[in-house]
Amino acid sequence: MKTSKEFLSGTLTTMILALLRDRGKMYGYEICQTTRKLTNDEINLTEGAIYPALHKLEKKGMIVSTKEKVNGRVRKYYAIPADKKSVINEQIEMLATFANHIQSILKPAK
Amino acid sequence: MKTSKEFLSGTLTTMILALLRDRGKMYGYEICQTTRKLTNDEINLTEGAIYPALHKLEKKGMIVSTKEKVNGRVRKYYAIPADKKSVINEQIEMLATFANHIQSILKPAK
DNA sequence: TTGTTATGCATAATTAAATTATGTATATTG
DNA sequence: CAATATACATAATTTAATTATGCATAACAA
Repeated sequence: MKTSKEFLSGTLTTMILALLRDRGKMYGYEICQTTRKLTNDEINLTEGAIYPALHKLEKKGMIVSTKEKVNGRVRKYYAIPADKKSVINEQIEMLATFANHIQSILKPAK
Repeated sequence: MKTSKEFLSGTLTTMILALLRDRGKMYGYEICQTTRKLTNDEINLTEGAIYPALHKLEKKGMIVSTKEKVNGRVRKYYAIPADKKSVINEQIEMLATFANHIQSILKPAK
């Protein structure tokens, strides 16, 4: 049985960036939980997907991290640096367009 | 620079099935061209992607092929067998839902 | 007539990206 | 005191796409 997980590939990093854009700063675990809530548990980001994705984005300079100790546990917050905002907005716009294209292909032909 | 190609992964086979559902039968090259037209050249399926995907779908029994000679060239038409239609409809519906989720995540938070 | 573009299929090698399976560690709840 | 939730991380495997070819015919242009 196909799960929505299988459609995730490629869109993951852009969705992370979209969440960070809207919410300012977030940590990995929070991104997973938020995505789950926003999609009624249909998109379930796993740790094996989210953390490597975050590390890769940071290496590319698209996000920056700061560590904070909250309730005895360390959280690693990520945020979008000012100089990347416009590039990231373009990228998000592209994924939105892509999602539109998917929708139009999936709709029964007129 | 990110291209829409990078968002394709995972959605490819379902989009192929959606096109076949609407148009009855299609051949590989035609699927590429049609997708290009439907998306204003933004989604450009390559042969390296489409043919392995079609072969895999056929091996799984999701589509069946018939060869026809048209204008001196052989075309391999693919179609959805009757007993797979409902499964495929479900799968298409799931991708549509997924695309909706993407859209809602990409939209700036309320 | 001959080179280029379009049509049409196919596959091998490489790269990219996710899944699955772990591992560590602390806090909370039963 | 055990189980669950929080929070990060990575290694091994699998999956799937990209890139690069290859073959072959038709149509068109120079």
